[in-house]
Amino acid sequence: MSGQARTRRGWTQNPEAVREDILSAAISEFAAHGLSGARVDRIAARTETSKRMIYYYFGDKLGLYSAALETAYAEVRHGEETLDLDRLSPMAALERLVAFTFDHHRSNPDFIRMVMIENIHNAAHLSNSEVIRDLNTTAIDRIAELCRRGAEDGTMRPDVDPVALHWQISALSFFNVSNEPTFSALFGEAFFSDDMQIARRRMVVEAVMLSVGALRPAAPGPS
Amino acid sequence: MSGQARTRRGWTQNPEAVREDILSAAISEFAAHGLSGARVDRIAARTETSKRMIYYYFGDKLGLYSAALETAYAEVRHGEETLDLDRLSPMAALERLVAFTFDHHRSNPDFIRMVMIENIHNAAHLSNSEVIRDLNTTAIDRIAELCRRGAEDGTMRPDVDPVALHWQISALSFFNVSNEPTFSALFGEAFFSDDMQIARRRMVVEAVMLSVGALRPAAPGPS
DNA sequence: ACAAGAATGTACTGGTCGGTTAAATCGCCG
DNA sequence: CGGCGATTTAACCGACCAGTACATTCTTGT
Repeated sequence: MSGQARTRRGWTQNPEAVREDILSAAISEFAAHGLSGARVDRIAARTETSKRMIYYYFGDKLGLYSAALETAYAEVRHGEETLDLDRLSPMAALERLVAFTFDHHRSNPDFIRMVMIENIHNAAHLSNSEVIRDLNTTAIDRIAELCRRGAEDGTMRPDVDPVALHWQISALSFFNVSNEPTFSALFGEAFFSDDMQIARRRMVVEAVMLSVGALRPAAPGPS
Repeated sequence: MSGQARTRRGWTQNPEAVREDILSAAISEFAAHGLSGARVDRIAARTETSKRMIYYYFGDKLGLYSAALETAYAEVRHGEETLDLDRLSPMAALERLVAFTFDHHRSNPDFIRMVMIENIHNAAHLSNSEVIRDLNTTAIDRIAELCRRGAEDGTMRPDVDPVALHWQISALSFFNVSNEPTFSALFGEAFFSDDMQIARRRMVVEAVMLSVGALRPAAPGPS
């Protein structure tokens, strides 16, 4: 009867796997073509299953898009969890965080593109997902703790805003991937070679470190 | 014969004006909905004229899109020409350039969105336009000159790469607009209030100034 | 083993939307 | 003023594509 492995199930009819299969195909397709540019038939074609299943599990195109967006966020944010910064000194931790973020963004272009697309749509779908909001809150908490420690031991300015810091790190890391096509069309592809990326990562790390530093050269502004 | 005003022509049948009318409507529509999300009928509706005219002047949707992209670039880059930096000291000029770019991006959201969309499409249409390439080359020239002067009088590091500097300025100014929707959905809209924008502009200016500065605190990196 | 429901395949449809056809109108030149 | 090319209008078409109807197969509880 139950003879063989009932560990889960071995062969046909595995809903979870089907869902994941669809989501992964959906992320590729949406990332490549945008919300309205994406074709449900094309997503189905990339799948082991059929178009019918997409509607069965996700209702409609928008439902699929929302689920794909959530999945993309979850994957990327979970990838950040490996990093543990508490063991490092504040500045070393910051350096590590920035370099990691820079690389992590670069190795997840589909996520970047999903976020770009969501921005085109004014974050209408993101707003409905408290899952995603939670994911990001913890990201901020991590930085806030880092700032606290840095202020405490005097290596960072005490007035650094964690959200602003996160913003700055994101901006530089995100733009590097999001605007590569236009930028390299205008200024040459060499700018995105591996060597150049290493140089730019150093530049980005340095820029962030300098802007939180307690010790600075004279203030630049007038007045 | 030529009796009245032949200044141009006063009433019906003014091809240039029609073209411009269409382009302006197209930029709004494409910026709002993306290339495939944009509806030609909707563009026509925003126009004084009809859909047929769009095809008459621009051939097809893609031709219209390309023209709209070029126009958006031209408008924004021409807006930058007012700025003359040669009269200022290098660092003052840089400060002015960064602050201006930050504001200018913010006041041209449609342009930003067009570029986002073009990036989604891997800059496929931008690549065909040497008009746009020219516009951007002069932008780089301006910065290169600035770097040269800065290196000469010792206020800037001599090894600053003009393209990299342009990249950094663009990244911070661009992201501020492009990712406002998702960022404010995740971290609160207050982050984009006018007050906060002023604070962030200061932060951006400062970050850029620091990273080109000849005088620095101890280098952050290891090794 | 069998009913009941969950999961899946096939074939189709109705609306949407980029693009077109054919004819009218305008302005200019002789 | 008459004809010719540039411009404009209105109605239309055909492909594409999100979503569905319906039949079928698998899984599980009893």
